[in-house]
Amino acid sequence: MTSTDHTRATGPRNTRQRSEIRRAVEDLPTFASAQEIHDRLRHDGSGVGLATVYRTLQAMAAGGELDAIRTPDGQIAYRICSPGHHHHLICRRCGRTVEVNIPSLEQQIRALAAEQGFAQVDHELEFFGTCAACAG
Amino acid sequence: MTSTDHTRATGPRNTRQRSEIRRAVEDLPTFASAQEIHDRLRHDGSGVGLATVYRTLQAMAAGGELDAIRTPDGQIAYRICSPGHHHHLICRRCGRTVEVNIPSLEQQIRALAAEQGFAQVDHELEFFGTCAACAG
DNA sequence: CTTTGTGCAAAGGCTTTGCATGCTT
DNA sequence: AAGCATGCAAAGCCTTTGCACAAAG
Repeated sequence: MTSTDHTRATGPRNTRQRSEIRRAVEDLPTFASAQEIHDRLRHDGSGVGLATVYRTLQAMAAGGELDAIRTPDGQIAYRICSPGHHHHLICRRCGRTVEVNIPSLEQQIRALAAEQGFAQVDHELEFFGTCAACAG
Repeated sequence: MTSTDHTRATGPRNTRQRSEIRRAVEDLPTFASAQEIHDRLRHDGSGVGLATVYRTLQAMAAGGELDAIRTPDGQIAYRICSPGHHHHLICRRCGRTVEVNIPSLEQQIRALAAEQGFAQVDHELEFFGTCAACAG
């Protein structure tokens, strides 16, 4: 090669849409679906397209910037979370979310996997309930 | 009321389709989606309709006759399981399934719910991995 | 200038539903 | 005879994809 080096990993480009989506996600009070996030953006005057929201959220989740969960009715919901592995306790009514760590579970899973001869065991565990405020 | 008593709960009717679906489900080697079960039935000569399969599986799951899980890609899969609460360790490749009990988890969930003031906390936990046979 | 991101609309996949007909009870 | 179950096709929903255009590096 002669002059320019095109081999470096550059990461995603900084577009207006990406910034807007990131900000929207940072402002999220609870887990929200791509469509809900899109609605918020539109409501706030952004002209970002739905497909872009889907693509960007997907990319951010893949990059670990975002947590993605599957709600009981099958939608994917996103939210910014603390780093590291954890689970969520989510209020079905208001969406209030508590992050939960269950170290003993992780241990048991490793034991279980070994015992059964399974490898690359993924687990996804979320809790859905009704919080005190909403039950009251 | 004068003569006939129509207040008794009678349960679902005994139709040919329902029997066929039940038998198909009993023969399932692994969790299978409504469409897969429908395919099997058609393949075995049954003319049962897809909508009926969906409706029947849904009803059976609601009635506790069947376990329903949501696969990582969002489909619903059904299978006959042992009674009582348990989870599954499922091979992504071949579908081999191991039933798993994690009593300590159930305890922790109760504790967690109490501690956070949440009620009616549901949890759904399934494990997806690669079994020894498929990894080999 | 090259490459990636965006928008729009169309397509896709799974699931549900409306309605007329058939079968159970 | 009365009412739930079935079939078919259409509709629904969420999500992904194709393609032309705009923007970033």
